[in-house]
Amino acid sequence: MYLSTGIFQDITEEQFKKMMICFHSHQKHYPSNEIISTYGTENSKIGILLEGEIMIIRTHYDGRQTILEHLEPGDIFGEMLSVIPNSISLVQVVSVRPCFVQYIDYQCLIKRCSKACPWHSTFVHNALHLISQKAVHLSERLEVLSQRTTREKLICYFSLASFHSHSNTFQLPFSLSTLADYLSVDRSAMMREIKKLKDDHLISIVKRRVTVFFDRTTPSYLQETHC
Amino acid sequence: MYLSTGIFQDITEEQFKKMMICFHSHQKHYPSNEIISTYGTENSKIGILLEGEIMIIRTHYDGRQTILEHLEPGDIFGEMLSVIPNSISLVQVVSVRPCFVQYIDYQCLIKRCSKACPWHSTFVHNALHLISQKAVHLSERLEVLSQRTTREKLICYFSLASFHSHSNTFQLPFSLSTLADYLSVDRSAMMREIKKLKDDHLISIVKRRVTVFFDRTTPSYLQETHC
DNA sequence: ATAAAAATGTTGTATATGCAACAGATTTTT
DNA sequence: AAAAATCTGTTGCATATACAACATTTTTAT
Repeated sequence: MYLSTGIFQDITEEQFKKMMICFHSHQKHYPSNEIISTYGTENSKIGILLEGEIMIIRTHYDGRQTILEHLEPGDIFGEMLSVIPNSISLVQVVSVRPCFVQYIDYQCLIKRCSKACPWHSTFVHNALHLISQKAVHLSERLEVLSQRTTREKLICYFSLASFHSHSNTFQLPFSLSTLADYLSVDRSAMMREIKKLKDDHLISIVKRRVTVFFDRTTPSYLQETHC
Repeated sequence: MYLSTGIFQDITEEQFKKMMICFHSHQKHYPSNEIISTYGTENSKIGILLEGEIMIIRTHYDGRQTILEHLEPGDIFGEMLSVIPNSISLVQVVSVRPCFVQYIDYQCLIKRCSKACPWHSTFVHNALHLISQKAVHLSERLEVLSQRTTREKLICYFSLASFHSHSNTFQLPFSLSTLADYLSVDRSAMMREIKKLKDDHLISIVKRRVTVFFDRTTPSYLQETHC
């Protein structure tokens, strides 16, 4: 099985393997729920997620956690090209399920090696694109968080999710508890607002399947509650 | 006057000029408060801010605005390497003061030209770095917005600002009204919290000069109000 | 110098939100 | 299959917050 997305876009398995040898790269396996790395502890390595699922999590001083990124195979991570400032708080790369990670040196990525493999450009381009994508995700999260009320945050989030799935129904990528974290609101308060949205017939939630009944393009969704 | 920061890092004026000719690049001037471009209206161009100040602003359906980015000379912008999703909402690039912008084609940046100028790699590397930086800023904003209360948002923002200025005193980059927008909170509510923080002797604000009286590294700043 | 616009500072009020605490459902682990 | 852990759904309550409305100061434009 070989990936053709993310960092592997337009690069064949053959080319990738050659590059990895050229980069003196190595692979590593992690079981589920393992701390793969902690940012801040020196790391000029870039990880390429080949298989599994990774979350990048910030733990606040009070124990609260925020999901910063959600990685799938083909995604890259690493402090150097990280979208995370070397701030005070604890940032950890954690495996959500068993993972295979390929490591390369940051210098190998940005510097052109003497052999000047033609795929190197594609590789850099892909990396650029991935970082851009990451930033886009961050920006979307920002759009959600910049909503004032929980109701607006929910609607904004559901709108975006619906927009991405090209449908008015979609699967939540995580539990409602985690959604509350994602929206940075209190879970119980969020549940209350979800109930109101249901009562207003704006959404329906069955298990993790969400259906929205407002137009996701026109912003007419700022309707009042029925009271 | 020539810049040596941002996209110009490790590239001499001579090299930059040659590259710009090679790229068939052109320059443009904008007066203050001009809409330089609107995202969504096709744009494969990358802008390099040579002189002036630019803000990238999202206008919400209800007229509320959010500052997405704050650009200084040496920064780059453009939808292609933008950190902004091609979402529903209106995103505009606006000049805050008179600006000179150098335009290049995105394809020129990512594709290696036939002449294979050695500075091209540096240029790409710089672009990568700048996007990373942008993402870092977004992520910091995210850290601020993920705080639950206005008080925490303010403290988080001031901590970061203090952290960056390597001092417990720093200049606000914008007005308090704009700060409220940045924090995505109501201005009057923010003013109330600022007053409380002043009463608690945690901060002092004179004009745009902010001084913080809590340690910006240890998170002991979550102190109670005096009541 | 004057007018206009923007920013600051304040207050009252209805409501949304965080917090705590709980029971039941669901999932995961043993 | 039983036990443990997590998730869901709900409620009461104190308080933080959005919203509106206003006076005053400061900045910008003319």
